[in-house]
Amino acid sequence: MVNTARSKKPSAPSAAEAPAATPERPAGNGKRRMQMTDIARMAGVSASTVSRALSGSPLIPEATRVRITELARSLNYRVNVGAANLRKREVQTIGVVILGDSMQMISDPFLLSILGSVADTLDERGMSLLLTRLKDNRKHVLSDLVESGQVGGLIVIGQLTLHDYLNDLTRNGFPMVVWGANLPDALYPVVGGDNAQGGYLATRHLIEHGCRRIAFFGDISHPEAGQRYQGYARALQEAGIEQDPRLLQSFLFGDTRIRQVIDGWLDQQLGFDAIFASSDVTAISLMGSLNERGIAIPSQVRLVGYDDIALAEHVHPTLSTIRQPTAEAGRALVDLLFEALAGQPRRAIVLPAELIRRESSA
Amino acid sequence: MVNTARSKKPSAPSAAEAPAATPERPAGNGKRRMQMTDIARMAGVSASTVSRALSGSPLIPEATRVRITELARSLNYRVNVGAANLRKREVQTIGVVILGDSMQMISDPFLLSILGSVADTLDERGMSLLLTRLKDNRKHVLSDLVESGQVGGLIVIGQLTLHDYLNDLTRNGFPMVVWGANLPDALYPVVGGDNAQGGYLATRHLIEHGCRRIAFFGDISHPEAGQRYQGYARALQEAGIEQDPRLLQSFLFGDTRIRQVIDGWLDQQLGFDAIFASSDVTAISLMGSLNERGIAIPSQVRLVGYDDIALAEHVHPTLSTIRQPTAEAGRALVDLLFEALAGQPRRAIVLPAELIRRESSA
DNA sequence: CTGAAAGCGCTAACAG
DNA sequence: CTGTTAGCGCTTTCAG
Repeated sequence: MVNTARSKKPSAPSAAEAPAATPERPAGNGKRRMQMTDIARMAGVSASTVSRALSGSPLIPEATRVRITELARSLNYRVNVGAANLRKREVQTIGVVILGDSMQMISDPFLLSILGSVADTLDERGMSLLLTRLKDNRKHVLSDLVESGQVGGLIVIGQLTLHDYLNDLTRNGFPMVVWGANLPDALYPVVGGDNAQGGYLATRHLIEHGCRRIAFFGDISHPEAGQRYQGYARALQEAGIEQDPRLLQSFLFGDTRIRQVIDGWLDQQLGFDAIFASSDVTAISLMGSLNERGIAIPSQVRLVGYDDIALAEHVHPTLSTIRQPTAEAGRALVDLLFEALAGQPRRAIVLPAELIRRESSA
Repeated sequence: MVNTARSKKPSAPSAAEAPAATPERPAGNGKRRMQMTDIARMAGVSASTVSRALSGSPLIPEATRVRITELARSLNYRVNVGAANLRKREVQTIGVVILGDSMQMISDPFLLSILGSVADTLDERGMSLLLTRLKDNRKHVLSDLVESGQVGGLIVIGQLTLHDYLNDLTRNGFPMVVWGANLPDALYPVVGGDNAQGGYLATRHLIEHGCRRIAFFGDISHPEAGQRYQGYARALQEAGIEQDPRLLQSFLFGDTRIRQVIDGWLDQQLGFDAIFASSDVTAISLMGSLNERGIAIPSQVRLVGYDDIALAEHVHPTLSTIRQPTAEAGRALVDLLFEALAGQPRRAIVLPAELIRRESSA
């Protein structure tokens, strides 16, 4: 598709530019890409020596190593990682697969934080990141990426309905780690927040502020939200508050039916004095709907979100939420994947949930 | 680093699982990864035939092609793309580089939309996406990615201070396309929104609603914001409104000095009746600060953002903004990159800006 | 310490 | 239509 032997681009006749200095490439570059034998010839050594020098082999004396390294970088030469990998039978690339929840790629800034954190961690360890979005029914893409040798392992973000499939893959020694809920029967390495604890903290916090009728917004068929709901339920139970099934709302960010819920509140059909939303975007969306109908936060309805996205402290009122440590998340995911690749036994990491108290629940 | 010859993972002794069906991998897989010669032997043909069959060569009769294809997929075999690429001297991977503006990877959902759109487009064309975040001074990473043969070309998101460097690269035939402002002296192919038009539309819209003192929030040292500012200035000029330099504020999303500006408004030190913010996250952040001080939107201050992120229509009041067509953006970026790779002359694509009228400016 | 030689897994001439 | 052969650019024994 994309030819590696770079064709010299005919400069657009429109822009008459002074040819200026060419800092990144030696002048007179023509057809073929520089390769190791070229460096070898110019340095008067064999390709083996160049290879060893560039990879910092202790066999090569300091002086030669420096000389060759300098030469290489002055010519802007880099080892062809594809060829090197083929020979070494390894890959420097990890695949990150984002399960396409539904609409656009990622509607939630929180996922982006995780992605950024994974990207940084992989970068630190000298690995590359191949990003793939997984649509509904194309789950075979997961094994394709590994079987085709494109990546050495996979970081799967979001487990959704794939839980059983992920278990199957793991039984076959598939190199993978998952961000999501730590389900009791999971066989795959998994990293996730302490959703049950997060749900519990948020709900207890609301109860402590005198709330008795606390609505839960989240799709509990999604494992993470389900665990948050369990924490919610436990907090209610501990406080001796009976659950009202009408207070469980599965509508999420962007769902127009949120309006109907708010209308129900106004009609007194559905009384509630607090909302715990399973994501900050949903919470902010709810804030909009409540504001629109003149329902005051926190005086009439208290609100707690989840994730602590950057925007949470910039809306008004500032949004109380459960923080998930995204920087640690990336590190944990990469750590566990490397453990799996090294054949170490499966492990799960549950990251702590922290309640961030802000105005929306004060 | 990551060995391709997958080690059979010792099953964790903790979880005693029924061995269940192994859908993705044939039973008894052991040491070596399946390769083309294996398929060839099992099919009783040569590797060449397998290669041709799997790549859909017209030389191979339908029957054989089907037989080999079936066999391959029943064994869950995939062609090793690294080896194939080495032989074919091409790459199936495009690098996407996100310039790390400052703090976290991407604080802005808008960039994510672009990334998603690029990912989808590349996927449609059978290419992979290698994601890299570029920190401050490590610009050599750009050429490394290409010179090392990891990617066939680069999509650079955000140009920032790299404009001159990007021009230098382009002079040397570097395969690259940029998302950003279409600067007059740019030599690289570039895709971007019509920032001047967007700034103009937003400002004129505010003027039409009777606003005379319109503040601009954005860092005009950033080329895109700079062009939006020019559109803003033109609209003011056309309306015969004199610019007030105090109304140009470079504070962005998350900057605590935004508060000071609002305080200045309250003190009557700084009078303004509208704000045009160069991103929706900044606008939403401003909304929070204004609300906090009891300044009503839109009655006291009208507000228009930029980008039309998903949240914009879910805040209260709903946020007027300038929409940038992100789905087209991804397609345009990939198109232009492929053109550059094919040696076609440099082209720039400017995507239309559309005013979305919502409550914040009504 | 260094070079020659072999070969990673695949594809593309070139002959049949 | 198919097989044989060579070799993509690199690393690594194995001899010196």
